[in-house]
Amino acid sequence: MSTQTATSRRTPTGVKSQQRVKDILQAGRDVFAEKGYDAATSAEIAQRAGISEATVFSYFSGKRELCARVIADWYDEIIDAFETGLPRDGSARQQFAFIVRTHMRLMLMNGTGLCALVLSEGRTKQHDLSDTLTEYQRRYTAPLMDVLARGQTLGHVRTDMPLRLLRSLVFGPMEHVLWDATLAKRRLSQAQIETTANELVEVLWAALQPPDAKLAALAQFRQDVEEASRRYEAREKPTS
Amino acid sequence: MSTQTATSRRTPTGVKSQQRVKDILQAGRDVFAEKGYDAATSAEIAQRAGISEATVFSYFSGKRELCARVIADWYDEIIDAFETGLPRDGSARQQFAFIVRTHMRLMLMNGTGLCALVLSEGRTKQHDLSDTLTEYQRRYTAPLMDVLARGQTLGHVRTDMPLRLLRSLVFGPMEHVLWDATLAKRRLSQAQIETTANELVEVLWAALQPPDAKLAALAQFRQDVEEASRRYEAREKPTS
Amino acid sequence: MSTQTATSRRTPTGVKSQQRVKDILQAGRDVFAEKGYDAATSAEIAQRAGISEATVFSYFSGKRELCARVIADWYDEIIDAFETGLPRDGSARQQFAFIVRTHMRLMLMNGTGLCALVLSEGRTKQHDLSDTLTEYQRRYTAPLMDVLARGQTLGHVRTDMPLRLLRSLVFGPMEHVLWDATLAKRRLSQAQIETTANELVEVLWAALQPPDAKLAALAQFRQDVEEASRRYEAREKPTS
Amino acid sequence: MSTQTATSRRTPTGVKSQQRVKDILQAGRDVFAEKGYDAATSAEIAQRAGISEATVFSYFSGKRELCARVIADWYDEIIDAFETGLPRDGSARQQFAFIVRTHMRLMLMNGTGLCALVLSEGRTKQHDLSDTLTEYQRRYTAPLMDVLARGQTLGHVRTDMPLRLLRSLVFGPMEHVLWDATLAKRRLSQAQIETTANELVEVLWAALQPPDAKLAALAQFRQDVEEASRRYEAREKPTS
DNA sequence: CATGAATGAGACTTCATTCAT
DNA sequence: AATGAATGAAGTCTCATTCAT
Repeated sequence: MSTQTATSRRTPTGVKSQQRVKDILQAGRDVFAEKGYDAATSAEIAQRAGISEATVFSYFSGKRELCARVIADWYDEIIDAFETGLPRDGSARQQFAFIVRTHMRLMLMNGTGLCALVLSEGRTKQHDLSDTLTEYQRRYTAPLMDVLARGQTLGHVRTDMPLRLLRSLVFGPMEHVLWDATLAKRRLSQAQIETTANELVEVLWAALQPPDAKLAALAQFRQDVEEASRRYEAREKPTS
Repeated sequence: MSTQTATSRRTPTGVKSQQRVKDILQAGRDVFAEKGYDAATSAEIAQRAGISEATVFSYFSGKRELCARVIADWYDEIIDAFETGLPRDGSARQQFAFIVRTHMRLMLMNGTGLCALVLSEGRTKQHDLSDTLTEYQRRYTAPLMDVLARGQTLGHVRTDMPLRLLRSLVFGPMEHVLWDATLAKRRLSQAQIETTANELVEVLWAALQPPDAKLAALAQFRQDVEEASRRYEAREKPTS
Repeated sequence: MSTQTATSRRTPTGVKSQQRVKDILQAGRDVFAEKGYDAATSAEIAQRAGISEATVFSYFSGKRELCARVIADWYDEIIDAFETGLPRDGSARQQFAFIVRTHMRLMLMNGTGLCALVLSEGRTKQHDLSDTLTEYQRRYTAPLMDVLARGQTLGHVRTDMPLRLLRSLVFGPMEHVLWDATLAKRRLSQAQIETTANELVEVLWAALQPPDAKLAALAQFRQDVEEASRRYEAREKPTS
Repeated sequence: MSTQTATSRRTPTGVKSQQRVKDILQAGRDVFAEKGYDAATSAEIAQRAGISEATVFSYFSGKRELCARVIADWYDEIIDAFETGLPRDGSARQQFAFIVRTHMRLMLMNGTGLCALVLSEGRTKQHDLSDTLTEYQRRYTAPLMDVLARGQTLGHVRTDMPLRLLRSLVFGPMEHVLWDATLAKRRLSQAQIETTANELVEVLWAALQPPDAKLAALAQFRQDVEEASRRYEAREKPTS
C-alpha cells in the first residue's frame, strides 16, 4: 500500500533492507511524534533504530523525505483501515459512524504526537513534502467524501452546502477534539474515545442531514392531512 | 490590552521606540506566519523591520518572547474584537453568528499563516511560551463558551453533549476551513469569507440546537391527529 | 596621587566631573571585583554609577582603561598607605611588620574580589593595561624592597639569596593566604587577619634573617670550646 | 588518570580518535594558557588543532568542559609526578625538596601561561568547572601536606603555626616566583629553575623548622659554659 | 554634556549531511 | 552495506562602542 517515493543515491533493496527501512520509519515515527519535525534530530532517530546516522541517509535522502514517508505511512494505515473495514452494505449513517470512529481511534492510537505531526508539520511547512502528501490527503478524505456524496444523491445529506464545507464540518471537530486532548495532555481512555466518537457521530450526522429530514416526513404528513382536508371540503361544499 | 513581559537588559522605552516595537512585531508576525517558529530567523525579522539583529534583541529578550508577543497581540486583537463588538442584547443566535463571522474574518485578515502559527506553534510544542498563552486561549474561547452556556440555560442549546465537545464542534470546522484555504493557497475573497461564515453559522447553529425544536411542534400535530384517529376508531368499532 | 592617564576624546574637566569620575571608578571597582574583568559589563557599571553607558565612555576611553584605572587607584591607595604610615624610625623588623600587616589589611578591606582582580586580571591579561601598571607594581613593592635592602646592608637580612626571591618569599605567602580565603569564601574577621598577619611576620622575618646570624656565632663558640677541649685532652693523656 | 566526564552527543571513541583528543587538548592548553579562559575562542583552538570548530564540539561538550579537561590533565601530570617520584624513604627534607623542585619544573614546562590559567581561571571564577577541580586541588597539595604533617609529628616542622599557613608559606613563594617570571616574560633556563628551586628549598625548609631547635641547644651550651666561667672567676679572684 | 538608541563583530553551539574506510 | 568521523552552514544572542539629538 505504501508508495515508493524518491530514495537516496543507493537505496539497498535486499531482504534485510526492508526490515531496516521499517526500523527507521518506526524510529522516525516515534521521534517525530515526540518532538515534532524541527526538534527531532537524525541522531536520535538513528540511535533508536539502532543504526548509525549515516545509514539513515543511505535509505532516505534526507530528514524531510523521512518525515514525509512517516506521514505517508501513517496515512496508508488509516486509508487502509478505511478501505478495508468500511461496511459497504451499511447505511450511510453506519458508514459515516465507522469513518468517524476509526479516525478517532487511529489518531490516538500512536500517541497524540503523531496526530500533531500530521496536523502541523504535514500541513504548514514548506511544502516540499506537502506536494507528495497532497494525494494522500485526498485519498484519506475520499471515503468520507464518497459517503457524503452518495448521501446527497440519496437525499440523506443536505445539498445546500458545498461538499468542502461539509468535509470541514466533519474533520474539523474530530481534529479539534484530538488537539484538545493533546494539549491538555489528557490521555484519553479507550472508553472515552468511543464515547466521544459516538457523540460526534450523533451531532455531526444530525448536522449533515437535510435541514428537515424527520421534519420533512412530518411536514409531508401534515401536508397530506391538510390536502385531504381541503379535498374533503371541496366535495362537501361543491356548490359554494 | 497587551501585556508587558520581561524584556531585555536595555529595552528602549522612548516615544519613537513604540513605533520600533510595532515594526518588529509586524515583521515578526510576517516571518513567523510565513515560516513557522523554527524556520523563522531573527536575521530575517530584523531585515524586514529594517533594523539590525541586535536591535531586535534589545527590544525583545529573545526569539521566543518575540513570538509570544506576536501571538499574544493577535489574541488581543481577536479578543478585543469579541469583547467590543459582541451584540450584548442580541439573541443567542445573533451572538453566535457574530462570533463565527468575526473569527473567520480576523483569522484570514493577517494572512492565513498567522492562523497556522497560532494553531501550530502556539499549541503543540512544549514551548515555554505556551505557558503565557494558556490564559489567552481561555479568554479567546470565553465568548463562545458564554453564549453556549447561556444558550443551554435558556433551552436554545442542547444539553445532551459536554460543553467541551460543543466547543470543538464550533472551532473545529472554522479552523479546518481556514487550513483548507491555507493549504490550497486559495486566497479567500471578502465575499467568500462572508458566505462561508454564514453557511457555518447556519449549519452549526442547527447542530447546536436541542435535537427537536420545530420537530416537536409537528410531532405534536402528528400525535394529535393520531390520537383523534384512535378515538374515532374507538367509537366506530366499540364492540370489537 | 592618582595619575591622569590616557582619556577619551572629550574628557570633561569641570568640578562635578571629578565626582562623576569617582562614581564611575567606584562602580567599576565594585563590579570588576564582583565579577572579574570579562564578566563585568559596561552596562552594569553605568547602572551602578547611576549614569548612562555612553557617559562612561565619555570619561574613559574603554572598558580596559577603566579597569586599568580601577587597579591603578587601588595601587595608589596601598602605596599611599605604605608611604604615609611606614614607621621611618622603627627597626627593620617593625617596618617589615607594618608592611605585611598593612598589605593584608588593605587587600581584604575592599572585598577579596578586588584582590583577585589585581592578582589575576592585573597580571595575566593582554598586557595592554599591564604596561601602565608595571610602574605601579614597582612602586608597590618598593617599600618592602627598601626594607629588605637596608636590612641586608645592616646585616639583618640574609644576602645569600637574590632580592627578587626574597620578595617572592614575602608577597607569595601573603597572596596565597588571601586567595585561600577568597576561594573558600571564608570571610576573614579583622581579628583573624591580624593574627594571620602576625604569624606571617614572625615566620617570614625569621626566614629572612641570615641563616645563622646568632647560630653561626654560637656554633663557632661551641666549635672553639670543643677544639680547646680536644687539645687539652691531647695534652692530658699523651700516652693514650 | 584522567577522568572521562560528560561528553557531547557523539563523542568518537575510535583508536585514532584518541590522538584527536590529545591534539585538541594540546591546542586548548596552548590557547587557554596564552589568552585565558574568556579570551580563548573555540575557533582558534580548532584552528590550532587543525580541525573544524564543529569537531571540537564533537569531542568535548563545550568550551568549559574542554578547559576543565585541560586543567585536570595538567593536575594529573603534576599529581602523577608527585606520587610516582616521591622518595618515600628519604628524609623529610629530601621529600620536601623533591616536591618543590618537581613543582617548579612542571609549572614552567608547559609555558607559564598554563600556570596562570590554573591559578586564575581554575580558582577565582564561579566557573562550574571549579567544582570538578576542587578534588584535584586537594590531591595536588596532598603530598606537601603529608610531608609537613609527618614533619610536625617527628619534630622537624614547627607546630606553632596552622598547617594552612605553612602550606601558603610554601606554595605562595613558588607561585609568585613563577608569576614573576611570567610577567617579566623572562624565560627561565633549566639551570635557573634548578637554582631557584634549590634556593627556595633552603629558605623555606629553614622557615618551616621549629624556631629554635639547634639554636636552643647551642644557646644552652653557651649559657652553661659562660656560667661555669663566671663561677670560676668568682672563685679565682674573690677579692677583686 | 548626557544619553537613548543602534549596531558590528563575533562567540558558542547545533545538525543535517557527506565520505573514506 | 554500514559507519565513524568530520564539517559547512547557520542560528541565537551578547556587548563594547558610537552618534545624533
